[in-house]
Amino acid sequence: MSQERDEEILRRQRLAELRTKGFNYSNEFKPDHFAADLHTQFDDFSKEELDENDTVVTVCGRIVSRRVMGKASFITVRDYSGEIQGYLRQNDLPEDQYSDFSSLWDIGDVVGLTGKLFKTNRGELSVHAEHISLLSKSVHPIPDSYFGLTDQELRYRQRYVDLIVNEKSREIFRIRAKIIHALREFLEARSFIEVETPMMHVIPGGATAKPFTTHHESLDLELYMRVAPELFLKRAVVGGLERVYEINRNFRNEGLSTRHNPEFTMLEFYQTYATFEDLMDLTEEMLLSVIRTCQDSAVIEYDGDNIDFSKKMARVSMQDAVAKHFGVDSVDLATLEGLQALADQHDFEPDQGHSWGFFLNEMFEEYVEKTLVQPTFVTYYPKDISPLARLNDTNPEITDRFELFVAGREIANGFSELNDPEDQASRFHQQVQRLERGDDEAMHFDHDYIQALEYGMPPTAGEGLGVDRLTMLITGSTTIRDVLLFPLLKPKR
RNA sequence: GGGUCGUUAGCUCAGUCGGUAGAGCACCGGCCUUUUAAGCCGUUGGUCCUGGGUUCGAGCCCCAGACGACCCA
Repeated sequence: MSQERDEEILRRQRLAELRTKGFNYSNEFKPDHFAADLHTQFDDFSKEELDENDTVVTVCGRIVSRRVMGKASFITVRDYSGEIQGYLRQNDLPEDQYSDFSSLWDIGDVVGLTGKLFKTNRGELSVHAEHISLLSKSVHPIPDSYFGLTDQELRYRQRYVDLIVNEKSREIFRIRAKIIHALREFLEARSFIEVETPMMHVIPGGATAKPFTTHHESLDLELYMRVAPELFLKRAVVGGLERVYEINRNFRNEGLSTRHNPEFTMLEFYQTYATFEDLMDLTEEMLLSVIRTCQDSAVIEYDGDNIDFSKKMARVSMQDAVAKHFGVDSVDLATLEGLQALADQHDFEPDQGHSWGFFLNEMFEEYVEKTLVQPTFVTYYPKDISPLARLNDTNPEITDRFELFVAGREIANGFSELNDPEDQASRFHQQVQRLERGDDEAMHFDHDYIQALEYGMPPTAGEGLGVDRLTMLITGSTTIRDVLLFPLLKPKR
């Protein structure tokens, strides 16, 4: 019999005995203070002041550690806000409560205690318990509080244990919530309204990505989990919701990596009478504002780099970025032949279609992307890889589009929207040709979307921003799994 | 998909040349009524990821697999 079983059996026996004494996972207990509030309110009081004050409080939380000294004990109780120490003294507790505590309660149990605030000889604010209650029992031992839980796999598979043990994990999810809240505040302040659009699509669209499929039983209908909300948000814009945004999940049927989870959270927003350049300005402001709500400095330390969000961010066309990287004249890269010559010099072979746009993009992704550590807007994406973006007025091979790169990673993607229904229809046709050639990431033809554009969409710019990747940056996480509460893992066999 | 590394007590980790499986913490018992990773004393606890193989003998060597981490595509 292993110790794990032994300890679990012991705890189950204790639970059984507690039940015979009337314990029933009561739902009646009400705390009147959070731990952190007690510290802010009373940490500055002296031992004597507290003794005179006679402040009685009730707190609840999980016992995370215990120091037993015979007929008196200290316990550390942790709630949502922080930790507070409880002092349990046999003489000061009602009949049996202390013996129940010392023989039937365990580290990990959820308890409530009422008592007077005081300071120990060492100056720690504590609750001198007059009454204690067991509220919920942990029949599993919780991992060592000093060393924590470092086993990555266990941390993700049993996130609840990770959260119980590791303050760093709890902090990441608090920051994540702050980021999302800050994004909403920023957009609401600029008259954007939040909407929700379908997660299940009859026609997948809005991004070049392989969708998940599912099935509606009673309609006997094949459905796709959305890869992006884009086409629905723009239908809303056509309808007159001139500034809309959605923060929600997208689903993409691709592999797992430190940067990819099959479901991930995107912010998408659309603003009429704005251009992609306006959105770059807005993005700079928005990111700075979000970061400032999470930390004082506008500089983020990430993976050994200091990334400054307070400066005007660089803007460079994709063609110029590639040219600059190789130290060649950008004009030489304006043709497929020019790109081919450069690629040949570096033994680079593209694996996608051999049009100028694909070729340029592949060279950019291969060589340049990872070098963009400081925030950089890469602009004027080729038409071929931008089927929903408006063509540039002077060069029909490129679009009025940008992506923002930080720490070598794509954070945001925005463009002036293609609102010409005839142009959009021809772009869809090109996508369908790719589908027919077996590219399962290509888009489908969406007739209803074309019809929506035919009603006239105001000139609009829109953007998508990866909330998980932004959270990774701000929390210094190098893997997306650290910023997702429950990342997808292969089931353990 | 390819490569590298990892998987040993509940947790964090050692484990020499292939020769009976180790530590700290936790747990259990004893002492202890203001402790701070409380302390002191004494115990207990193992599918060494799984399955094969080599060997008199495998945590260690070989093969296959699972899961994870990192790098690459």
